[in-house]
Amino acid sequence: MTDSGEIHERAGQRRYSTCGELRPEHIGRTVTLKGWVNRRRDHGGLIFLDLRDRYGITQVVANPQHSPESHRVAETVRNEYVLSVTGTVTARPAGTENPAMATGAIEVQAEQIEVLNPAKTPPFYINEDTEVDETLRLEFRYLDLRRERMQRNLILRHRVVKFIRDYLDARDFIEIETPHLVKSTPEGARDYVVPSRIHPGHFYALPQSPQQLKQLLMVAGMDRYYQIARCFRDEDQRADRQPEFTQLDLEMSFVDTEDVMALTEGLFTALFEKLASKPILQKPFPRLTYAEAMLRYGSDKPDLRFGMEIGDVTDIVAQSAFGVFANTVQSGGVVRGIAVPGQADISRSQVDQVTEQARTFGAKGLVWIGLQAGDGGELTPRSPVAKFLSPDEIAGMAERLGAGPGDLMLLVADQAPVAANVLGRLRVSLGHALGLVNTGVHAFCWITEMPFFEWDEEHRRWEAAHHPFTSPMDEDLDILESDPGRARAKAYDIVLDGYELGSGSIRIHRRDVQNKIFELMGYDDAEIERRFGHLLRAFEYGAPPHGGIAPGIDRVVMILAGEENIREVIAFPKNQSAQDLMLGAPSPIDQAQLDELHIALKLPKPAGA
RNA sequence: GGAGGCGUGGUGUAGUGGCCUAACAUGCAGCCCUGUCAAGGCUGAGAUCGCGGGUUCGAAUCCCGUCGCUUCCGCCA
Repeated sequence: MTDSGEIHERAGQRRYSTCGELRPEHIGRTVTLKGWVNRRRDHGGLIFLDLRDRYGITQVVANPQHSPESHRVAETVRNEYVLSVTGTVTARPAGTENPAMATGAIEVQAEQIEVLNPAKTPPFYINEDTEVDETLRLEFRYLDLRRERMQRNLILRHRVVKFIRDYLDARDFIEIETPHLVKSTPEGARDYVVPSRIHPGHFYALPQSPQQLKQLLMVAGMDRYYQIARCFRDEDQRADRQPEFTQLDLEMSFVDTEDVMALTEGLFTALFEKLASKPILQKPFPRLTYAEAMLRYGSDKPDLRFGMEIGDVTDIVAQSAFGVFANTVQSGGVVRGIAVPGQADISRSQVDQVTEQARTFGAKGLVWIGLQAGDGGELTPRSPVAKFLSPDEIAGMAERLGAGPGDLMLLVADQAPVAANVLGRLRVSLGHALGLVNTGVHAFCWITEMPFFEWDEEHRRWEAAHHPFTSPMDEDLDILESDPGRARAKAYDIVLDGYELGSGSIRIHRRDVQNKIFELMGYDDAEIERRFGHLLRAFEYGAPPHGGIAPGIDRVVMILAGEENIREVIAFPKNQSAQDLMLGAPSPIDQAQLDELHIALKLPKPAGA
């Protein structure tokens, strides 16, 4: 911005310099800087002021001999005062340059300092990157956002979104806004609802995603649509989940899975090569079927930045003298395990900890076997159950899991989904605890052939695993009814560093097929018409085959920023109780407002009443 | 709904039954200081240890309850 020596000029604004742009080529110029006092160093005579804005920090010198008036003002200013400083850009005296600062070769000799606004002492440090209680940060978010870390994150977020827009624009996508006041769809997440004043007793819902609307845009012939879409879900929070969040929602006509995946992969590859500080581990992105991911990683969002893959040893121990293994296999279960490198000599208390962890993940127990190198090079097992296992069984398991001398084997015997889940979580937990995760790279992967249905134990029925508009795989059409648990969908998830970035699918575009799916899910005709009539009707008027995906923008930016919490990349996030601590939302509304909306409150009794 | 962690001057921490009349750093206020950049020096103010109850001769510390924040599980078509 300053390569030409020209000072940045903003349209419609009086000319002044930012605190990040002055360089030696500007020496001799008279400039005006506007910004916040980052620090003041008062030497009695000289006073140094570090003036800060979004662009950087510039040192201002108030010299009583040069300008007694500005020195007098500089004595009164404090941190976070807003100043307008006019002065001359000068070279710093030899030996006092600061190479750590972008503007460290120069300084501005103040000729006039105007206090545009004084400031109270802030409740936490703005000029230091120290941990501060998040409640306080959120309450004073406008001060928190002044801090360098948050400025960096929000600027990064802007660049990500800008990149995405440019990338998709260059590929014939158009951005279309869809409404925020839409119709409630009770399946899936809970809706945030908005009462209608004009229609007493009727409510809008805020969209959980623009899913149906973007499909209707395909019917409308928009061909390629995207939106940086705000989505709302009234569910409990996590470090990577907020009640309102932003998705890159996109949809394409006349495509199959490969087209959507290629577009998405191209976008993320280009985006990360432009904006990430770490390389992508594998290009093209590895693909795993859902079944394979569950088997090898015990998760549908595997972190491929480290190994420690799960191995299945069911066949090896099916006839074992160790009853837990043999009985589990007998009753249709599996025995699977992971090898933990270098942990053969794990302490008893550590084993107890890991076992307890496994229990919280749903395991009945955890078998551990430390493999110590014997004198003759053979493996000596160290385990409370070693006496029940034959040397062949132990050697076989070690080979299957890739465990060698010095390693620890952890084994779970249970039904396959439980064993996968427990080991998948142990893998992640231990991988991080033992520093096995290569945090110097980003690892993308695709999960394909997702299951079509999921059994909903609570409602005793089959639910769409992705959403009910997803197309089944052609080869599984005939088992949809006979064996719904085995049917697969034309759905794919994109996964990054162990986070699910987004899900996509090829949609159903024919009314008869969509109807069939709703019927399989247990809806009768009246209910189908009431809930989805608009979509089904649209399908009768020439709906093209179409599909898309919706990666989470917040998660992408979070990972790019190296943050572990989504709140760090959202300007005004909610806390875990879904409150905005700065605005004080949600809040009660007056009786007059309630009356106008025809709403009577039925509040829970206060505790203890 | 459930489980864990945390809660001590403005901020970040230490203190885990008596040495606490609560420490350290930073910030804040005042004074000194003309080349600092986390400036430096001196002085000072600032905490009913989240709240309530209990155990004890004695509680920041132990117990019970409660509130707040947070992480995870459930939940998130």
